[in-house]
Amino acid sequence: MREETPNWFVRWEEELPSPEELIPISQTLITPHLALAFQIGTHNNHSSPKRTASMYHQKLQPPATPTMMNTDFGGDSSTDLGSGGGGDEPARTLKRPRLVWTPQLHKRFVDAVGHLGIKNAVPKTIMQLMSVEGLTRENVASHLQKYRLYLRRMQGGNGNGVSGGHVIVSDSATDRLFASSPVPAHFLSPEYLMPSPLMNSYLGKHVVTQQNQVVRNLRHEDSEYGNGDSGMKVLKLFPAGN
DNA sequence: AATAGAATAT
DNA sequence: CATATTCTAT
Repeated sequence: MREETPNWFVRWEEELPSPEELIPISQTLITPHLALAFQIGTHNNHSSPKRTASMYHQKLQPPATPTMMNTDFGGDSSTDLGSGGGGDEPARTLKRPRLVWTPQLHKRFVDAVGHLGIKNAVPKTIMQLMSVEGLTRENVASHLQKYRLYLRRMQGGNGNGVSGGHVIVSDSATDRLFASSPVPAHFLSPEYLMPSPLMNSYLGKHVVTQQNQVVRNLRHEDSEYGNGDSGMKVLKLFPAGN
C-alpha cells in the first residue's frame, strides 16, 4: 500500500490560485504619511466603465467624500502616538483597510472550516489553518459569522417565498460570493488533523479596497482614463507574521 | 434607497 | 468566541 494521497490535499492544491491570478495585481504600498496627508488618491474621478458581465469587477470609489471618515485614518482610538507637536508621525497607526474576500480566499476558508469540523472551526484555528498572512482573526470571525448565517438560511430558512419547493435557491443578488459555497461536506467531521503544515503557498493576495479598488485583470483598454493618474492604489496588508 | 459585506463593539 | 450593531461600498 503506498502512501495514500490525501484527497483533501490534492483538492487543496487544485484550488490554489494560479500565478496569473495573482500577478496582475499591482501592489502599491503607500506610506502612512502620504496617506494621512493626502487621504490617499483623492482625485480619482472617472466614470466607471461598467465592464459587461465578465467577472466581478471592483469599481473605483467616486470622489473622496469628506464625509464618513470613520474607518479612515484619524478615527481610530490611537491617541497621539509619539507626535511631538507639529510633526505628526502617523507611526504604525495605520488602519487596516477593508478586506475583500475573493472567491479563492473564501474557498480556502470554506475548506479550512470543512477540514477542521464544526468543533474546531473557530476563528483562530481557521485563521491559522488558512495561513494567509495579513489575515486577522477578526476578518475570519466576521466572515465566519456571515458564513454561518448563510448556512442557516440555506438549511432551515428555506422559506424563500416559494413554498413547497425545494430550495437551494440560487439566490438572486443576495449572495454572489457565498453562492459558490454550497455547504462543506465535512461539516460533521469529528476532528480532522493536519498531518503537516505543507500549505505554505503563496496565497496571500488579498486585495483591499477602501477608496481605491483593485482589479485583478483590469486592462486599460478604455481610454476613459484620461488622467495620467491611474487612481488605483492598492494597499497590501502588512506581511507581518501571524 | 436598499442591501450585502466587512468592521467594530458588546 | 459569538452575537449584535455600525459602517461602508455597491
